Amino acid sequence: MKIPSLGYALLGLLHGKPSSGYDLRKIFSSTSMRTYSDSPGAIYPALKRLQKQGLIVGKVEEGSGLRRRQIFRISARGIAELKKWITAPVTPEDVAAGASLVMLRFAFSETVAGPSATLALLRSLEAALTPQLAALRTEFESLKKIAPTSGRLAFECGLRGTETFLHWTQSAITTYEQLAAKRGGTV
Amino acid sequence: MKIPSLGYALLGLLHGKPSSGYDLRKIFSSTSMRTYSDSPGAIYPALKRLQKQGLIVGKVEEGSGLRRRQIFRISARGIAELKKWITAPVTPEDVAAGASLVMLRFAFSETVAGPSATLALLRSLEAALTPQLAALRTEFESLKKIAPTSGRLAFECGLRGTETFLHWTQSAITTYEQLAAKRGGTV
DNA sequence: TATGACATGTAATCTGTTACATGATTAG
DNA sequence: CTAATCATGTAACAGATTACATGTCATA
Repeated sequence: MKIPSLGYALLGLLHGKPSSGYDLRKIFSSTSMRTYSDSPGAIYPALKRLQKQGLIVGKVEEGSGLRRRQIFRISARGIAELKKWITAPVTPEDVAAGASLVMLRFAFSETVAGPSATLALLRSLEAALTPQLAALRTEFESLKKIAPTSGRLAFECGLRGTETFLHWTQSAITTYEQLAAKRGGTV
Repeated sequence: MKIPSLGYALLGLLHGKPSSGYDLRKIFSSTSMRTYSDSPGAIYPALKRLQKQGLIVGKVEEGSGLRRRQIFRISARGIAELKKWITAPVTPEDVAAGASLVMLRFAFSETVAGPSATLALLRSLEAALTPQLAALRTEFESLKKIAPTSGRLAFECGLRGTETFLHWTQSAITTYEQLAAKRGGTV
């Protein structure tokens, strides 16, 4: 069972709230999830695929007149698939591909898999990010001598972005550890 | 004439140095340009398309035995197309789509279009990035109250990344302004 | 002489983009 | 009544992924 990133985005949103295709399109076009296409040609076929895979269930609303409006909700299998995706360890490939997919997993992790799974995800991310950053620094050292100014600066941009990402990860870990301590303390 | 991002990456690399498909694949797989696929199923068809569009020219090497090895070099039209792409103003959509495409343009800008075009690109980037960051901050303020911890932190990650990107842009502008002053001073 | 790196390509499949099409409901 | 918005979809096309296929050259 292979699911493209749009599929996971839809599953995560439907886990939060059952919605129609139109609702989901509005979320993509109006919020910071603009990275995902809001075109009907992407979303409706994607929903159809997820339904065929048994990960979501659609039900046509009947109450409000003749207006056909189909509300989708996530199924038990869909939740299981989503949880599996979120709790998988973060690989070097994941971080090399950029932050966005990992952040999508993280954004859903607390409500789908709970705070302890979220903390595990963050620790896995830190473990993947640390050697990546070291490798980038090494590559930068050897590049510094030969590349033109713009090439060197472009690399530095990626380097700074990765540093920021790692710092964010560490501060998020601290946040979740404090939350865990508080929960532990009140038991 | 529409060219996908892989096409521009290939054009930029060929502008730097005439290369075979295999050479280009090695660059993608071994350097920090891993974001682009190194699969033959992507690169060879892309090269064929660029050649059909008259943007690159391929010539089969004859010197070294029977080993067929085709070297591609960029054509005058290809250089014009590349320059047009690099020097176009940075739109809000460009920055919303993420840093990678803009950075690809920047990485090639100095050798393809010269230092003054590079500085113009950076200023255009700063102009697009500044309102985008303000919009993200506004959205964050309204999100802070309602979202769960993980959703809030995920948004904050994007925010910090954009801040870092803007800071980098400003420091790069300074670098190029100093270069320009030095060149101007020695004339 | 067999293995692995060099070098190029094709075919099936999947997904997303673009553009179009349909019809219901609401506001002016 | 008509225009805009709500709501859903389809069809043609482009591009990437994956897997396969082919053959050369160097070296152990």
